[in-house]
Amino acid sequence: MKQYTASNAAYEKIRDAIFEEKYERGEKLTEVKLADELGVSRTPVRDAMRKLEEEGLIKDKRVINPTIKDLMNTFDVRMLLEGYAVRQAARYMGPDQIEDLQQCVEAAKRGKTEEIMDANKEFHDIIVKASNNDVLIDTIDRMQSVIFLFRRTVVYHQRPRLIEEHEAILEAIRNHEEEQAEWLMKSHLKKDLDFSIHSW
Amino acid sequence: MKQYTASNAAYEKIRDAIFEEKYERGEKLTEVKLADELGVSRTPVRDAMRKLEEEGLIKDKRVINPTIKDLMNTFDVRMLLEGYAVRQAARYMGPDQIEDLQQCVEAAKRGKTEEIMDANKEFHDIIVKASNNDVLIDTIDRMQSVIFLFRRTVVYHQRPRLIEEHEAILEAIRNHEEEQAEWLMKSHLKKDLDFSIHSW
DNA sequence: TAATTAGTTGATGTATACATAAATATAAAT
DNA sequence: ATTTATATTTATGTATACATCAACTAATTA
Repeated sequence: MKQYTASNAAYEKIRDAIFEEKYERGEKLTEVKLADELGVSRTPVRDAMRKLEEEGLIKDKRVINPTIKDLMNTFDVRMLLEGYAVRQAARYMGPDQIEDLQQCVEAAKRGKTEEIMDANKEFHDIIVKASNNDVLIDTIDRMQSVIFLFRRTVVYHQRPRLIEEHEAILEAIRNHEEEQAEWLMKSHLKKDLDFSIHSW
Repeated sequence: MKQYTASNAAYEKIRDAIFEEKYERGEKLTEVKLADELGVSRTPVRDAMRKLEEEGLIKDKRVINPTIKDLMNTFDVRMLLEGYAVRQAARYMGPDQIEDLQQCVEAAKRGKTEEIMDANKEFHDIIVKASNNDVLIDTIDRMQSVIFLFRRTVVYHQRPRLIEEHEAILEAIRNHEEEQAEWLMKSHLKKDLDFSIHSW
Protein backbone atom coordinates (compact mmCIF):
# COMPACT_ATOMS: atom_id res chain seq x y z
CA MET A 1 0.00 0.00 0.00
CA LYS A 2 1.27 3.45 -0.92
CA GLN A 3 1.86 5.77 2.00
CA TYR A 4 1.47 9.50 2.26
CA THR A 5 4.97 10.35 3.20
CA ALA A 6 6.71 13.61 2.45
CA SER A 7 9.00 11.69 0.12
CA ASN A 8 6.14 10.41 -1.99
CA ALA A 9 4.49 13.79 -2.09
CA ALA A 10 7.76 15.39 -3.14
CA TYR A 11 8.23 12.75 -5.80
CA GLU A 12 4.82 13.36 -7.30
CA LYS A 13 5.11 17.11 -7.22
CA ILE A 14 8.53 17.21 -8.83
CA ARG A 15 7.51 14.66 -11.44
CA ASP A 16 4.38 16.60 -12.36
CA ALA A 17 6.32 19.84 -12.46
CA ILE A 18 8.67 18.25 -14.96
CA PHE A 19 5.74 17.02 -17.05
CA GLU A 20 4.19 20.47 -17.01
CA GLU A 21 7.52 21.89 -18.05
CA LYS A 22 7.67 24.03 -14.96
CA TYR A 23 11.27 22.94 -14.95
CA GLU A 24 12.96 23.17 -18.31
CA ARG A 25 14.68 20.33 -20.06
CA GLY A 26 18.26 20.17 -18.95
CA GLU A 27 17.66 22.45 -15.99
CA LYS A 28 19.75 21.71 -12.93
CA LEU A 29 17.70 20.79 -9.91
CA THR A 30 19.26 21.49 -6.56
CA GLU A 31 18.09 19.92 -3.37
CA VAL A 32 17.83 23.12 -1.35
CA LYS A 33 15.83 24.95 -3.99
CA LEU A 34 13.35 22.11 -4.33
CA ALA A 35 13.15 21.67 -0.58
CA ASP A 36 12.31 25.35 -0.21
CA GLU A 37 9.70 25.25 -2.93
CA LEU A 38 8.02 22.19 -1.47
CA GLY A 39 8.34 23.31 2.12
CA VAL A 40 10.13 20.19 3.30
CA SER A 41 13.69 19.33 4.22
CA ARG A 42 16.33 18.02 1.87
CA THR A 43 15.88 14.44 3.00
CA PRO A 44 12.58 13.65 1.27
CA VAL A 45 13.71 15.66 -1.73
CA ARG A 46 16.74 13.44 -2.10
CA ASP A 47 14.52 10.38 -1.91
CA ALA A 48 12.31 11.79 -4.61
CA MET A 49 15.21 12.70 -6.86
CA ARG A 50 16.61 9.22 -6.59
CA LYS A 51 13.31 7.74 -7.67
CA LEU A 52 13.15 10.14 -10.57
CA GLU A 53 16.66 9.19 -11.61
CA GLU A 54 15.53 5.56 -11.60
CA GLU A 55 12.79 6.21 -14.09
CA GLY A 56 15.04 8.39 -16.16
CA LEU A 57 13.33 11.73 -15.68
CA ILE A 58 16.42 13.12 -13.99
CA LYS A 59 19.98 12.43 -14.95
CA ASP A 60 22.96 13.90 -13.11
CA LYS A 61 20.70 16.24 -11.16
CA ARG A 62 19.28 17.66 -14.36
CA VAL A 63 15.89 17.29 -15.98
CA ILE A 64 16.46 15.02 -18.91
CA ASN A 65 16.12 16.26 -22.41
CA PRO A 66 15.40 13.11 -24.37
CA THR A 67 16.69 12.91 -27.89
CA ILE A 68 14.96 11.23 -30.79
CA LYS A 69 17.38 8.38 -30.37
CA ASP A 70 16.38 7.95 -26.72
CA LEU A 71 12.78 7.70 -27.78
CA MET A 72 13.61 5.24 -30.53
CA ASN A 73 15.56 3.11 -28.08
CA THR A 74 12.67 3.12 -25.67
CA PHE A 75 10.23 2.12 -28.36
CA ASP A 76 12.46 -0.62 -29.68
CA VAL A 77 12.47 -2.21 -26.24
CA ARG A 78 8.78 -1.60 -25.88
CA MET A 79 8.08 -3.31 -29.18
CA LEU A 80 9.98 -6.37 -28.07
CA LEU A 81 8.28 -6.58 -24.70
CA GLU A 82 4.76 -5.66 -25.71
CA GLY A 83 5.09 -7.86 -28.77
CA TYR A 84 5.77 -10.74 -26.45
CA ALA A 85 3.02 -9.68 -24.07
CA VAL A 86 0.34 -9.54 -26.72
CA ARG A 87 1.36 -13.01 -27.86
CA GLN A 88 0.76 -14.30 -24.37
CA ALA A 89 -2.50 -12.41 -24.32
CA ALA A 90 -3.65 -14.02 -27.55
CA ARG A 91 -2.78 -17.41 -26.15
CA TYR A 92 -4.14 -17.24 -22.64
CA MET A 93 -6.58 -14.39 -22.20
CA GLY A 94 -10.02 -15.25 -20.89
CA PRO A 95 -13.37 -13.79 -21.99
CA ASP A 96 -13.59 -11.39 -19.04
CA GLN A 97 -10.25 -9.80 -19.77
CA ILE A 98 -11.09 -9.58 -23.43
CA GLU A 99 -14.25 -7.81 -22.39
CA ASP A 100 -12.13 -5.33 -20.41
CA LEU A 101 -10.15 -4.58 -23.54
CA GLN A 102 -13.38 -4.07 -25.43
CA GLN A 103 -14.46 -1.58 -22.79
CA CYS A 104 -11.27 0.39 -23.31
CA VAL A 105 -11.94 0.65 -27.01
CA GLU A 106 -15.50 1.79 -26.42
CA ALA A 107 -14.45 4.32 -23.81
CA ALA A 108 -11.84 5.74 -26.16
CA LYS A 109 -14.49 6.17 -28.88
CA ARG A 110 -16.87 8.08 -26.66
CA GLY A 111 -14.68 10.00 -24.24
CA LYS A 112 -12.94 13.33 -24.19
CA THR A 113 -9.21 14.04 -24.32
CA GLU A 114 -8.35 12.95 -20.81
CA GLU A 115 -10.57 9.87 -20.90
CA ILE A 116 -9.34 8.84 -24.31
CA MET A 117 -5.77 8.96 -23.11
CA ASP A 118 -6.58 6.94 -20.00
CA ALA A 119 -8.56 4.32 -21.87
CA ASN A 120 -5.81 3.81 -24.42
CA LYS A 121 -3.21 3.57 -21.70
CA GLU A 122 -5.39 1.03 -19.91
CA PHE A 123 -5.66 -1.01 -23.11
CA HIS A 124 -1.91 -1.46 -23.16
CA ASP A 125 -1.69 -2.06 -19.42
CA ILE A 126 -4.14 -4.94 -19.60
CA ILE A 127 -2.17 -6.60 -22.37
CA VAL A 128 1.11 -6.10 -20.55
CA LYS A 129 -0.36 -7.65 -17.42
CA ALA A 130 -1.51 -10.61 -19.48
CA SER A 131 2.14 -11.47 -19.99
CA ASN A 132 2.02 -12.69 -16.41
CA ASN A 133 5.66 -11.69 -16.11
CA ASP A 134 6.47 -9.23 -13.33
CA VAL A 135 9.93 -8.45 -14.65
CA LEU A 136 8.44 -7.46 -17.97
CA ILE A 137 5.65 -5.48 -16.34
CA ASP A 138 8.07 -3.52 -14.15
CA THR A 139 10.38 -2.83 -17.05
CA ILE A 140 7.65 -1.34 -19.19
CA ASP A 141 6.34 0.57 -16.23
CA ARG A 142 9.65 2.29 -15.70
CA MET A 143 9.71 3.50 -19.30
CA GLN A 144 6.34 5.25 -19.12
CA SER A 145 7.59 8.53 -17.71
CA VAL A 146 10.03 9.17 -20.51
CA ILE A 147 7.41 8.33 -23.10
CA PHE A 148 4.94 10.61 -21.42
CA LEU A 149 7.49 13.39 -21.21
CA PHE A 150 8.26 13.17 -24.87
CA ARG A 151 4.72 13.02 -26.06
CA ARG A 152 2.67 16.17 -26.40
CA THR A 153 -0.50 14.81 -24.93
CA VAL A 154 -2.71 17.49 -26.41
CA VAL A 155 -1.77 16.45 -29.88
CA TYR A 156 -1.39 12.76 -29.25
CA HIS A 157 -4.89 11.96 -28.08
CA GLN A 158 -6.16 12.55 -31.56
CA ARG A 159 -3.61 10.49 -33.42
CA PRO A 160 -5.34 9.15 -36.54
CA ARG A 161 -6.40 5.52 -36.66
CA LEU A 162 -5.18 4.77 -33.14
CA ILE A 163 -8.47 3.27 -32.04
CA GLU A 164 -8.85 1.23 -35.20
CA GLU A 165 -5.43 -0.25 -34.53
CA HIS A 166 -6.44 -1.18 -31.01
CA GLU A 167 -9.55 -2.81 -32.38
CA ALA A 168 -7.53 -4.86 -34.82
CA ILE A 169 -5.22 -6.02 -32.02
CA LEU A 170 -8.23 -6.92 -29.92
CA GLU A 171 -9.65 -9.00 -32.74
CA ALA A 172 -6.40 -10.88 -33.14
CA ILE A 173 -6.39 -11.63 -29.42
CA ARG A 174 -9.98 -12.74 -29.54
CA ASN A 175 -9.18 -15.17 -32.35
CA HIS A 176 -5.99 -16.39 -30.67
CA GLU A 177 -3.91 -15.27 -33.61
CA GLU A 178 -0.59 -14.85 -31.85
CA GLU A 179 1.55 -14.08 -34.84
CA GLN A 180 -0.91 -11.55 -36.15
CA ALA A 181 -1.36 -9.94 -32.74
CA GLU A 182 2.36 -9.47 -32.36
CA TRP A 183 2.72 -8.01 -35.81
CA LEU A 184 -0.18 -5.63 -35.29
CA MET A 185 1.16 -4.50 -31.93
CA LYS A 186 4.59 -3.82 -33.30
CA SER A 187 3.39 -1.81 -36.23
CA HIS A 188 0.99 0.00 -33.92
CA LEU A 189 3.87 1.06 -31.69
CA LYS A 190 5.93 1.95 -34.71
CA LYS A 191 3.21 4.36 -35.80
CA ASP A 192 3.06 5.79 -32.29
CA LEU A 193 6.77 6.40 -32.42
CA ASP A 194 6.62 8.03 -35.84
CA PHE A 195 3.75 10.22 -34.79
CA SER A 196 5.54 11.27 -31.62
CA ILE A 197 8.64 12.13 -33.58
CA HIS A 198 6.87 14.07 -36.32
CA SER A 199 4.58 16.02 -34.07
CA TRP A 200 7.67 17.17 -32.21
CA MET B 1 32.91 8.39 -13.00
CA LYS B 2 32.14 6.40 -9.88
CA GLN B 3 33.04 8.02 -6.60
CA TYR B 4 34.24 6.55 -3.37
CA THR B 5 31.44 7.71 -1.17
CA ALA B 6 30.24 5.96 1.94
CA SER B 7 26.99 5.25 0.11
CA ASN B 8 28.72 3.39 -2.69
CA ALA B 9 30.90 1.47 -0.29
CA ALA B 10 27.86 0.50 1.75
CA TYR B 11 26.06 -0.57 -1.41
CA GLU B 12 28.88 -2.83 -2.51
CA LYS B 13 29.39 -4.37 0.90
CA ILE B 14 25.74 -5.14 1.45
CA ARG B 15 25.37 -6.49 -2.07
CA ASP B 16 28.37 -8.76 -1.70
CA ALA B 17 27.19 -9.90 1.70
CA ILE B 18 23.90 -10.93 0.10
CA PHE B 19 25.74 -12.78 -2.66
CA GLU B 20 27.87 -14.60 -0.11
CA GLU B 21 24.71 -15.49 1.78
CA LYS B 22 25.98 -13.69 4.85
CA TYR B 23 22.42 -12.49 5.01
CA GLU B 24 19.84 -15.17 4.47
CA ARG B 25 17.14 -15.12 1.87
CA GLY B 26 14.11 -13.38 3.27
CA GLU B 27 16.03 -11.91 6.19
CA LYS B 28 14.90 -8.51 7.34
CA LEU B 29 17.57 -5.87 7.01
CA THR B 30 17.30 -2.93 9.37
CA GLU B 31 19.08 0.33 8.83
CA VAL B 32 20.58 0.61 12.29
CA LYS B 33 21.98 -2.89 12.28
CA LEU B 34 23.63 -2.43 8.90
CA ALA B 35 24.89 1.01 9.86
CA ASP B 36 26.53 -0.48 12.96
CA GLU B 37 28.08 -3.33 11.03
CA LEU B 38 29.49 -1.03 8.39
CA GLY B 39 30.53 1.67 10.79
CA VAL B 40 28.61 4.44 9.07
CA SER B 41 25.43 6.34 9.77
CA ARG B 42 21.98 5.40 8.57
CA THR B 43 22.05 7.90 5.74
CA PRO B 44 24.42 6.08 3.38
CA VAL B 45 22.82 2.77 4.36
CA ARG B 46 19.46 4.06 3.22
CA ASP B 47 20.96 5.14 -0.07
CA ALA B 48 22.47 1.72 -0.54
CA MET B 49 19.25 -0.08 0.31
CA ARG B 50 17.34 1.99 -2.19
CA LYS B 51 19.77 1.05 -4.91
CA LEU B 52 19.50 -2.59 -3.94
CA GLU B 53 15.71 -2.38 -4.07
CA GLU B 54 16.04 -0.98 -7.59
CA GLU B 55 17.94 -3.97 -8.82
CA GLY B 56 15.65 -6.32 -6.98
CA LEU B 57 18.04 -7.74 -4.41
CA ILE B 58 15.98 -6.28 -1.61
CA LYS B 59 12.22 -6.09 -1.47
CA ASP B 60 10.31 -4.55 1.45
CA LYS B 61 13.49 -4.34 3.52
CA ARG B 62 14.09 -8.05 3.10
CA VAL B 63 16.68 -9.97 1.13
CA ILE B 64 14.78 -11.43 -1.78
CA ASN B 65 14.26 -15.09 -2.14
CA PRO B 66 13.69 -15.53 -5.85
CA THR B 67 11.38 -18.28 -6.98
CA ILE B 68 11.78 -20.41 -10.06
CA LYS B 69 9.11 -18.29 -11.67
CA ASP B 70 11.07 -15.12 -10.95
CA LEU B 71 14.05 -16.63 -12.67
CA MET B 72 11.97 -17.76 -15.61
CA ASN B 73 10.49 -14.30 -15.96
CA THR B 74 13.92 -12.75 -15.90
CA PHE B 75 15.19 -15.12 -18.55
CA ASP B 76 12.19 -14.62 -20.78
CA VAL B 77 12.91 -10.90 -20.84
CA ARG B 78 16.60 -11.55 -21.27
CA MET B 79 15.92 -13.81 -24.25
CA LEU B 80 13.90 -11.10 -25.92
CA LEU B 81 16.46 -8.39 -25.33
CA GLU B 82 19.62 -10.36 -25.96
CA GLY B 83 17.98 -11.98 -28.95
CA TYR B 84 17.48 -8.54 -30.40
CA ALA B 85 20.98 -7.45 -29.38
CA VAL B 86 22.70 -10.35 -31.08
CA ARG B 87 20.76 -9.61 -34.23
CA GLN B 88 22.13 -6.09 -34.23
CA ALA B 89 25.55 -7.51 -33.52
CA ALA B 90 25.34 -9.84 -36.52
CA ARG B 91 24.31 -6.95 -38.67
CA TYR B 92 26.66 -4.19 -37.58
CA MET B 93 29.63 -5.53 -35.64
CA GLY B 94 33.07 -4.65 -36.94
CA PRO B 95 36.15 -6.91 -37.08
CA ASP B 96 37.68 -5.44 -33.92
CA GLN B 97 34.64 -6.16 -31.80
CA ILE B 98 34.39 -9.65 -33.27
CA GLU B 99 38.00 -10.12 -32.27
CA ASP B 100 37.07 -9.09 -28.72
CA LEU B 101 34.42 -11.78 -28.66
CA GLN B 102 36.97 -14.28 -29.91
CA GLN B 103 39.25 -13.29 -27.04
CA CYS B 104 36.48 -14.01 -24.55
CA VAL B 105 36.04 -17.48 -25.94
CA GLU B 106 39.78 -18.16 -25.78
CA ALA B 107 40.05 -16.81 -22.25
CA ALA B 108 37.18 -19.00 -21.13
CA LYS B 109 38.90 -22.07 -22.58
CA ARG B 110 42.17 -21.45 -20.79
CA GLY B 111 41.22 -19.75 -17.54
CA LYS B 112 40.24 -20.87 -14.08
CA THR B 113 36.83 -20.60 -12.39
CA GLU B 114 36.87 -16.87 -11.74
CA GLU B 115 38.35 -15.99 -15.15
CA ILE B 116 35.99 -18.29 -16.98
CA MET B 117 33.01 -16.61 -15.34
CA ASP B 118 34.33 -13.15 -16.18
CA ALA B 119 35.12 -14.01 -19.77
CA ASN B 120 31.69 -15.48 -20.36
CA LYS B 121 30.03 -12.49 -18.75
CA GLU B 122 32.13 -10.22 -20.96
CA PHE B 123 31.02 -12.15 -24.04
CA HIS B 124 27.41 -11.29 -23.34
CA ASP B 125 28.23 -7.70 -22.36
CA ILE B 126 29.92 -7.04 -25.68
CA ILE B 127 26.93 -8.34 -27.59
CA VAL B 128 24.50 -6.35 -25.48
CA LYS B 129 26.51 -3.20 -26.08
CA ALA B 130 26.42 -3.90 -29.81
CA SER B 131 22.68 -3.27 -29.67
CA ASN B 132 23.64 0.38 -29.42
CA ASN B 133 20.53 0.90 -27.32
CA ASP B 134 21.08 2.37 -23.86
CA VAL B 135 17.59 1.54 -22.65
CA LEU B 136 18.17 -2.10 -23.49
CA ILE B 137 21.66 -2.09 -21.98
CA ASP B 138 20.44 -0.58 -18.71
CA THR B 139 17.53 -2.98 -18.52
CA ILE B 140 19.72 -6.05 -18.86
CA ASP B 141 22.21 -4.57 -16.47
CA ARG B 142 19.62 -4.24 -13.76
CA MET B 143 18.69 -7.91 -14.04
CA GLN B 144 22.23 -9.19 -13.50
CA SER B 145 22.14 -9.19 -9.72
CA VAL B 146 19.13 -11.42 -9.46
CA ILE B 147 20.60 -13.85 -11.99
CA PHE B 148 23.87 -13.88 -10.12
CA LEU B 149 22.10 -14.44 -6.83
CA PHE B 150 20.20 -17.39 -8.14
CA ARG B 151 23.12 -19.05 -9.80
CA ARG B 152 25.53 -21.16 -7.77
CA THR B 153 28.67 -19.86 -9.37
CA VAL B 154 30.83 -22.78 -8.29
CA VAL B 155 28.71 -25.17 -10.24
CA TYR B 156 27.83 -22.90 -13.09
CA HIS B 157 31.30 -22.15 -14.40
CA GLN B 158 31.55 -25.72 -15.59
CA ARG B 159 28.21 -25.93 -17.32
CA PRO B 160 28.62 -28.39 -20.20
CA ARG B 161 28.88 -27.06 -23.74
CA LEU B 162 28.65 -23.41 -22.68
CA ILE B 163 31.79 -22.40 -24.53
CA GLU B 164 30.82 -24.32 -27.65
CA GLU B 165 27.54 -22.43 -27.66
CA HIS B 166 29.36 -19.13 -27.43
CA GLU B 167 31.55 -20.19 -30.31
CA ALA B 168 28.53 -21.02 -32.42
CA ILE B 169 27.00 -17.62 -31.68
CA LEU B 170 30.26 -15.94 -32.57
CA GLU B 171 30.36 -17.75 -35.90
CA ALA B 172 26.84 -16.64 -36.71
CA ILE B 173 27.80 -13.06 -35.94
CA ARG B 174 30.92 -13.34 -38.04
CA ASN B 175 28.85 -14.56 -40.98
CA HIS B 176 26.14 -11.94 -40.47
CA GLU B 177 23.53 -14.63 -40.00
CA GLU B 178 21.03 -12.64 -37.96
CA GLU B 179 18.28 -15.19 -37.79
CA GLN B 180 20.67 -17.95 -36.82
CA ALA B 181 22.43 -15.77 -34.24
CA GLU B 182 19.14 -14.93 -32.56
CA TRP B 183 18.05 -18.54 -32.50
CA LEU B 184 21.37 -19.71 -31.08
CA MET B 185 21.34 -17.02 -28.40
CA LYS B 186 17.84 -17.86 -27.31
CA SER B 187 18.48 -21.57 -27.03
CA HIS B 188 21.76 -20.82 -25.28
CA LEU B 189 19.94 -18.79 -22.66
CA LYS B 190 17.26 -21.43 -22.40
CA LYS B 191 19.93 -23.97 -21.52
CA ASP B 192 21.39 -21.58 -18.97
CA LEU B 193 18.01 -21.27 -17.38
CA ASP B 194 17.42 -25.00 -17.32
CA PHE B 195 20.85 -25.61 -15.87
CA SER B 196 20.34 -22.98 -13.18
CA ILE B 197 17.01 -24.49 -12.25
CA HIS B 198 18.19 -28.08 -12.14
CA SER B 199 21.40 -27.43 -10.27
CA TRP B 200 19.30 -25.73 -7.65
C1' DT C 1 -8.78 -18.84 27.69
C1' DA C 2 -9.44 -15.44 24.36
C1' DA C 3 -9.59 -10.89 23.38
C1' DT C 4 -8.91 -6.18 24.01
C1' DT C 5 -6.19 -2.47 25.58
C1' DA C 6 -2.22 -0.07 27.33
C1' DG C 7 2.42 0.34 27.47
C1' DT C 8 7.00 -0.42 25.79
C1' DT C 9 10.32 -1.16 22.43
C1' DG C 10 12.20 -0.72 18.08
C1' DA C 11 12.28 1.00 13.16
C1' DT C 12 11.58 4.30 9.79
C1' DG C 13 10.63 9.16 8.34
C1' DT C 14 12.14 13.83 8.64
C1' DA C 15 14.77 17.91 9.95
C1' DT C 16 19.01 19.92 10.81
C1' DA C 17 23.97 20.69 11.58
C1' DC C 18 28.36 19.96 10.06
C1' DA C 19 32.04 18.37 6.71
C1' DT C 20 33.68 17.75 2.33
C1' DA C 21 33.76 18.47 -2.34
C1' DA C 22 32.39 21.09 -6.53
C1' DA C 23 31.64 25.28 -8.80
C1' DT C 24 32.26 29.98 -9.34
C1' DA C 25 34.34 34.21 -8.85
C1' DT C 26 38.36 37.07 -7.81
C1' DA C 27 43.03 38.29 -8.01
C1' DA C 28 47.75 37.70 -9.61
C1' DA C 29 51.05 36.63 -13.04
C1' DT C 30 52.82 35.58 -17.54
C1' DA D 1 44.20 38.98 -22.67
C1' DT D 2 44.72 34.45 -21.28
C1' DT D 3 46.02 31.59 -17.93
C1' DT D 4 47.08 30.11 -13.22
C1' DA D 5 46.34 30.35 -8.53
C1' DT D 6 43.61 31.53 -4.61
C1' DA D 7 39.50 32.60 -2.26
C1' DT D 8 34.58 32.41 -1.71
C1' DT D 9 30.41 30.57 -2.34
C1' DT D 10 27.25 26.81 -3.14
C1' DA D 11 25.89 21.99 -3.32
C1' DT D 12 26.18 17.57 -1.85
C1' DG D 13 27.55 13.87 1.49
C1' DT D 14 27.21 12.31 6.16
C1' DA D 15 26.01 12.18 11.02
C1' DT D 16 22.76 12.87 14.42
C1' DA D 17 18.57 14.19 16.94
C1' DC D 18 13.87 14.05 17.08
C1' DA D 19 9.13 12.57 15.68
C1' DT D 20 6.09 9.36 14.05
C1' DC D 21 4.67 5.01 13.19
C1' DA D 22 4.51 -0.06 13.58
C1' DA D 23 5.39 -4.25 16.14
C1' DC D 24 5.50 -6.57 20.09
C1' DT D 25 4.66 -7.53 25.20
C1' DA D 26 2.28 -7.42 29.22
C1' DA D 27 -1.70 -6.62 31.69
C1' DT D 28 -6.52 -6.27 32.29
C1' DT D 29 -11.10 -7.73 31.40
C1' DA D 30 -14.90 -10.48 29.43
